[in-house]
Amino acid sequence: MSVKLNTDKLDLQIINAMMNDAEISYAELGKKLFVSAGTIHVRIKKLQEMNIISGTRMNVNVKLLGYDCTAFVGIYLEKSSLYDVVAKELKKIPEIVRLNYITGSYSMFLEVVCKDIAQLRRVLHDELQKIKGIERTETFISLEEGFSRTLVVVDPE
Amino acid sequence: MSVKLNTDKLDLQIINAMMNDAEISYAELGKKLFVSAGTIHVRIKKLQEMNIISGTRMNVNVKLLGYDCTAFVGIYLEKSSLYDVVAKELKKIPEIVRLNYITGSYSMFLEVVCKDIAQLRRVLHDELQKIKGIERTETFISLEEGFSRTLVVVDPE
DNA sequence: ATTGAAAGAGTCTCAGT
DNA sequence: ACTGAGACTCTTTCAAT
Repeated sequence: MSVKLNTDKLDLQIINAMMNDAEISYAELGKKLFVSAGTIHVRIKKLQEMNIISGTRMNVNVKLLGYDCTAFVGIYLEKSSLYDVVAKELKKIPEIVRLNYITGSYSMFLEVVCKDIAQLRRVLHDELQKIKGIERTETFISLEEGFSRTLVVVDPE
Repeated sequence: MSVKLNTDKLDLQIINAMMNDAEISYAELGKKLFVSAGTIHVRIKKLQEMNIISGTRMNVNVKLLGYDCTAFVGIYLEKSSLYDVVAKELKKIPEIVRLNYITGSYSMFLEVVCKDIAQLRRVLHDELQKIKGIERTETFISLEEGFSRTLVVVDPE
């Protein structure tokens, strides 16, 4: 069950705004949403206490820092019971920025960010294949990112 | 080529810190990195001008708002030349938060965030299959997110 | 719950080094 | 290029509604 029942339209408007730009001031956001800065403040405090929102992150263009190579990796495990022990090993590899357990052909699915193909090869061959329990992997190199955006959260219909 | 040559160790330390927590004050970050708040400020301004960093986003736990269903979707296109027209249609579907062009079996790869399986079915069946040029799709539903983290950017070795 | 104003904290600018 | 201090803006608190 969700805590959605305790959030109203104003909360969702604040969330959608701050999800895309957390630098907007309470005064400016309040003006947009026709309430005072104080109201924005108490709502944000409430949403933080409900763990719906938590901190902010700076957007970084890692491409400009030389990280030009994103790949997705599907993992076949020898046994499903090896999930946790393999996940623990994968977490040690800094180039892996995300791990999901999924349905379908693969047991696990990774997102990997590297500087170049050479580094990706090192991660796949030297690091991944070394982990006990991984049967084989399938790699999809991202040629280009079409788009990436935040979800727009809406009320239940 | 990257603009990496114009960034030093201090820049990277600032980036790594603010990528994870953009709310830290310049004074506090300066203390950690043994420089003044003013220096943090000019470095951040420089990084913004270089387009390496750009704005901040609030972290939102969309699960608590009822968005409990993440899926990855591989797309087979009838012809590769249909990339752009199909991408344009996909961008109109708000549940699709990310699109990548990739190597391998699929032409495109999507990340979709929905409230439940019923909404995912609607997106896949009613929206996706309706788009001209999509031959077929393959869906991987995320059962659980193992982890998700920001990349740690480092100097060239 | 929301407001408006005062107190506190952070950002931004700039002259000096 | 970095620092420290002053000006400015934003967050936070709170009494009143």
